[in-house]
Amino acid sequence: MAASPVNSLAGTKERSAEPGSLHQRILADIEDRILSGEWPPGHRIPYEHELTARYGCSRMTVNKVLTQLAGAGLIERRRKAGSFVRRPHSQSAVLDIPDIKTEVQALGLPYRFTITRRRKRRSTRVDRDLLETAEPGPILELACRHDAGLRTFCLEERIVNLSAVPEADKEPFAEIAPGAWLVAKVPWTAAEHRIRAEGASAEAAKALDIPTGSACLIVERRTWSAESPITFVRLTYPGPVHELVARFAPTQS
Amino acid sequence: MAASPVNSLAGTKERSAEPGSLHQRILADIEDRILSGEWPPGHRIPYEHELTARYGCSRMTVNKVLTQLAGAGLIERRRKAGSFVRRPHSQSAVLDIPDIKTEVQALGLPYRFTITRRRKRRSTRVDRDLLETAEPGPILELACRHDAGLRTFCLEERIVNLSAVPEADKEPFAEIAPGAWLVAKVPWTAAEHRIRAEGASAEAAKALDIPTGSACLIVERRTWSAESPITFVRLTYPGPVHELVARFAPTQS
DNA sequence: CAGTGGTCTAGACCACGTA
DNA sequence: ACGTGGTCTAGACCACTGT
Repeated sequence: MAASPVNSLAGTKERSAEPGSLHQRILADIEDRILSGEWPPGHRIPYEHELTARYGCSRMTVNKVLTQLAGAGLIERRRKAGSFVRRPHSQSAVLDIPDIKTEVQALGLPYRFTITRRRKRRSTRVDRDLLETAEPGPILELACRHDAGLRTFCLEERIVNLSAVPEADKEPFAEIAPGAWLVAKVPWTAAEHRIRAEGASAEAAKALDIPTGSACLIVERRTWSAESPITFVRLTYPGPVHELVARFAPTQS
Repeated sequence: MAASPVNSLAGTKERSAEPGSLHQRILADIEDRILSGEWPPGHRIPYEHELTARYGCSRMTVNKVLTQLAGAGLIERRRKAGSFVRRPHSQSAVLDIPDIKTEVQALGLPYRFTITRRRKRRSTRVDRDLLETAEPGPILELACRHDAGLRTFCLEERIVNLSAVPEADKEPFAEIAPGAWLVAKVPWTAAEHRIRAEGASAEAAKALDIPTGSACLIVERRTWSAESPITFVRLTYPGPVHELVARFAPTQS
């Protein structure tokens, strides 16, 4: 447990020797000790100046590593007290929400989409709730079917805030689906996803060619860019054929 | 577009003035320009030495900022070429998978769990597929019901790799649920989640008191610690009452 | 008050990719 | 070959915090 911090100047290559930068080696070393349980949750990591001595490098370097570990949630840093291994808190993971066209083509199936509804109107209370905005304004309402080969892959219902993206009104969405168009058009966004299971409505069941009430995966996404709401979309995937995958690894970088 | 990089030494407080460290101000400034579309995808960010001049700071400082932006996926860095604003690629978000007890209590309901099945056995082919391991070994099979007040909140089916966690065999799981016990016992883990919708099986329907075939949200989680598989668990949540929430913001730190 | 982490600097050398 | 980012150093000052 208690390591003698000083005289091990040359003992760097104990565990991970080869990989690239000094950072990464130190990071891998400390990460190993945490993951293996050698430094269990609550354990105090050596002070920066001790690590400086242990690895024979400058404080900036170990600081970079510890900062990174703290960012990844592996350790917690407290002034005057030191750095401590964190208890694995709420499981969290990175969810990948791929573009539908990409997803379909990854299955080796031909992709096609069809706009099934398109209306321009002023926003109702419901729209504003969905967009989580108070200000009324023009809205583009879209419905869309995404096909993978002969089967319908998913249904899309969307409203677009035309105050934020007026060009959407002129876009025919003939060659490019609304989702992909928005991603390409609006530079960067924040998003909130909600995922749940729901029985297929009569309308959805007909479109997806499945029995009414059979299980569907619903993904709802709200999107903002620079504080202003951009779009709300509800994707309905039929039954158990579609899976979302999320991964978590302590330090992927 | 093309900024005059030199003579704007004093012009730091153009956008974000107050917040803390120099890092954060520079980061917020650059992030603002990207998010607002002033620097659209593909745009080349000023070179580090230009930013050094623009913000009147050392290269380490701007480097730290750009490294952070690159880690967040906002920019891409190429030697000799420069740093470029990335196109918003596949939407990804951080999914929060809370502890079930916490989740129930957050609803203001009393939490209770019941172990409904417990078997120790050698792993079958199916088990090894679930754990994604080739090696046979002892397995603890558990089933568990989580209640929120008078309603069943979710069902849990789990197998635990006793080769990796032999202590699990002696744990009665009377006071603490298997999931929470493992989280507390195994220091740190990597995990893979799979999420889908499925009609309730007869067994699940009975336990959850819902009609057979009605929509359920299935969350499957595989967990590793230091390369060795720990556990596989399938959680079945009834109907649309349960939602998973994932958020994405460009730089949350 | 003392010691930790948080931040920042003004250099430096190197690797790599574009030209 | 040149210029970029990638990395690292040996200092420094400060803010916070636990004793």
